[in-house]
Amino acid sequence: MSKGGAHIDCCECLVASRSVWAGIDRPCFEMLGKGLSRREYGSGQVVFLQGDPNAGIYCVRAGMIAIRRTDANGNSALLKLAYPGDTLGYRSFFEGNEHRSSAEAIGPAVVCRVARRTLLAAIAESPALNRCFVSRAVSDAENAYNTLTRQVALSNRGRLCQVLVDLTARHGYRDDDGSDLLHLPITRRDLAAMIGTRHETVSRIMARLEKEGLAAFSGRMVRIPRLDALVASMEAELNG
Amino acid sequence: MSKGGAHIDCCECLVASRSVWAGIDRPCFEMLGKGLSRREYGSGQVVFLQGDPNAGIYCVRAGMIAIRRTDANGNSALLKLAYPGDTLGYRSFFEGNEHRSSAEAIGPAVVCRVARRTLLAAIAESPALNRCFVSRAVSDAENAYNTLTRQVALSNRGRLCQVLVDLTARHGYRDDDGSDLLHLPITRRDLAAMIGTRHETVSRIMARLEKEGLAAFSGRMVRIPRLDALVASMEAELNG
DNA sequence: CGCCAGGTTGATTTCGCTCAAGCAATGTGG
DNA sequence: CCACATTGCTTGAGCGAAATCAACCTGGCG
Repeated sequence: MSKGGAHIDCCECLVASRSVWAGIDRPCFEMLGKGLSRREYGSGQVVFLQGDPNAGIYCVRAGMIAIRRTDANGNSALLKLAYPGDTLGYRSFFEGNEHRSSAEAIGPAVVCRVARRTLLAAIAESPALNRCFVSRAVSDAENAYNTLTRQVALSNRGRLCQVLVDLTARHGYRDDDGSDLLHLPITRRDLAAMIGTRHETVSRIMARLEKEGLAAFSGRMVRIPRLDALVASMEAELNG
Repeated sequence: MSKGGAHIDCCECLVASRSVWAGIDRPCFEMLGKGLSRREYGSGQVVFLQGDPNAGIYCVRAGMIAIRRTDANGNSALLKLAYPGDTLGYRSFFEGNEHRSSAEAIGPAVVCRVARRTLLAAIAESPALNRCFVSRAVSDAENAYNTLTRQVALSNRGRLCQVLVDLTARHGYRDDDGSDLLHLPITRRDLAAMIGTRHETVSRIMARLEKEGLAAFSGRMVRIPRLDALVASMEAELNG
């Protein structure tokens, strides 16, 4: 748990190249480095909580972070999973209010934080940085609308298929026989929270998919014999 | 249907003050004015179609614009309603790809368009403009996530209540007896498309709300005796 | 006048939520 | 090392919500 001391250099951070910071210049990086602190998180540890005041923005360096939103009652939805290079907390930073969602490490993770003041100063000086945030915010909004659309258009079954396909894109690997293998990075409860249903329903849908031969589940391991078949079955839902 | 000729001045446009353009300086406005065209639309006319290449961004001057997304099959979801001052098409502008949704006038409307080249030039010169787009994109993403959360947490009934409350905030007015009156700006089919259900279900939910005394429907007119009761009934859903 | 889009209503079935029980793996305190 | 709690997962029964299919009404409009 090493609080960032004198010098952490974003230039040398591999993930920076695919983060919101990609494309900004060296002096700007120097500046950011001064307000930077880095922390390691254990599984389940909280990076920030919904309702906390914004203390800057966070950049995932390693591991996985779950972004959750909890409503008045305590029902929580898993809005998205953040991976190395992703930036967190920038929305409440720009809107100047408290965090609207919580961030929690799934497994060990490393996250850097750029202090609020530092970032404000850096933005004032670097138009490029501003442009970075525009595209970041735009693609985030795009993402949210995509999720929203499929939430509206698909049944629970279809949504689970979609999530499986997405997870395969990131976590899957090819088996010798040509099927895709996937180690689920999250519990079934969280899968349920992603598609807005109960974990029991997820279980049942999995059983159904298995019966249909579209996927086989064994603990956290998933075998998808033909990914295209899974996609097709999902799209079939749209066409009646 | 007057194509914008020599000079349309954004400075004199009342809606500009509450649009994404608020806070930019005069020279920048001048610049934008050169690439500006204005058009009037009749009810149902299309501003741009999903799949069209991006030709710039649009600013609603008068009327209402529906933003729809249509999936492979033709099922369309109504993502949001845009009002004067709202900016459209900026996402595909910044991501450099085709429009991901369609914009269609609901009733007569006037929309200005800033040509792609002009905007690119203006952005290069004005950091302030960049900042405007950051906050625009951020609040748009925020909005999408809010909608998403309530889509997950609420039943169809709850979602319809929420939409009614939202519409009342914008279109409602107080009756002498203290109840809120609302003229629905959209068809029941579109209401259904907003909450992700069928128009029959909307009809039935309305009947139910009427029976419960929470709202009275007569054609497009809605009378809500006690708005707080409607809100309460919606929130009750979250708590069990 | 007939057509059509928008709306309502009914009958039937499918889906998914709720409550509940049970199982396996893991951890924990005595 | 065992008894016990906890967590993650599965499965069943019952029920309510909503999708689907379909009939029918209404007002506007050619």
